[in-house]
Amino acid sequence: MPPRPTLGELELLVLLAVLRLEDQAYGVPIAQELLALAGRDVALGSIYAALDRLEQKGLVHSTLGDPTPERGGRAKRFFHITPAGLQSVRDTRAALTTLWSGIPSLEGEPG
Amino acid sequence: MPPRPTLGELELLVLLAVLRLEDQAYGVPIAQELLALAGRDVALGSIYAALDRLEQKGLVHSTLGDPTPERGGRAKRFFHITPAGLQSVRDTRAALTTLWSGIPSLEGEPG
DNA sequence: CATTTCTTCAACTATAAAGAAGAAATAGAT
DNA sequence: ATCTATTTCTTCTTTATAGTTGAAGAAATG
Repeated sequence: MPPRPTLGELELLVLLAVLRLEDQAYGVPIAQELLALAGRDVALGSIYAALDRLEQKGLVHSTLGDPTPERGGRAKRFFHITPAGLQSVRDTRAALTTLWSGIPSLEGEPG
Repeated sequence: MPPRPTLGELELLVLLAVLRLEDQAYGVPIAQELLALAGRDVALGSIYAALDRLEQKGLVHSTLGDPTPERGGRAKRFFHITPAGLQSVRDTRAALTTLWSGIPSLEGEPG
């Protein structure tokens, strides 16, 4: 069976973190971003699994960086979003925004 | 394994449709709402499965209505959101809104 | 060779999807 | 009246994807 055409819940979060981090998007900072901005504590294994799925779908692309001169500074796998990935985020955001617009019980909230 | 603490992708859509439909939230209209507003064509079986999960998590509550005097008018199962469900939608929306705010590549788009 | 940082692997459960089957009502025929 | 077909809505069955964690693996420095 083919992958699903829509973004999974975690896939969307990870894609947004990759977008935010620009040229510093790899495993650890992505996890930190989700924890800091969305309060979401996700194991690194889950992040990498989502990234692998996204790459197979052509929504992100990864390149291997150079090792950095610090203890444990092994090469990082950097991710960046593809045009299809950006479109996917836009479509998802548009659908959600439409769906949660004009709902009285959602108005006037903090955040 | 316990259910996941966060809303799945379809679960969020269904929860929003239930909110929108107010006192007319049952299987068929929910599917129509997702198709009309989000362009998302989901089989009824999938909708009911999501509703069952949401009810087990205490995010919606269902009541059996009266049969209506029309052909095929058997009793409907109406759903409405619980306080916990509303909070769940708010939290999810807040997290996503935070995450996709201030991203240059997402600005200036239609929708 | 111990330690640090980062990535991959393995096992398992939840979520999602679609189609088929089931239940409950009315309409129309006999 | 009751039998049968049709309509509407719900539940069941099956299969695959998505999400989760902990542990192991790889690559660097001290």
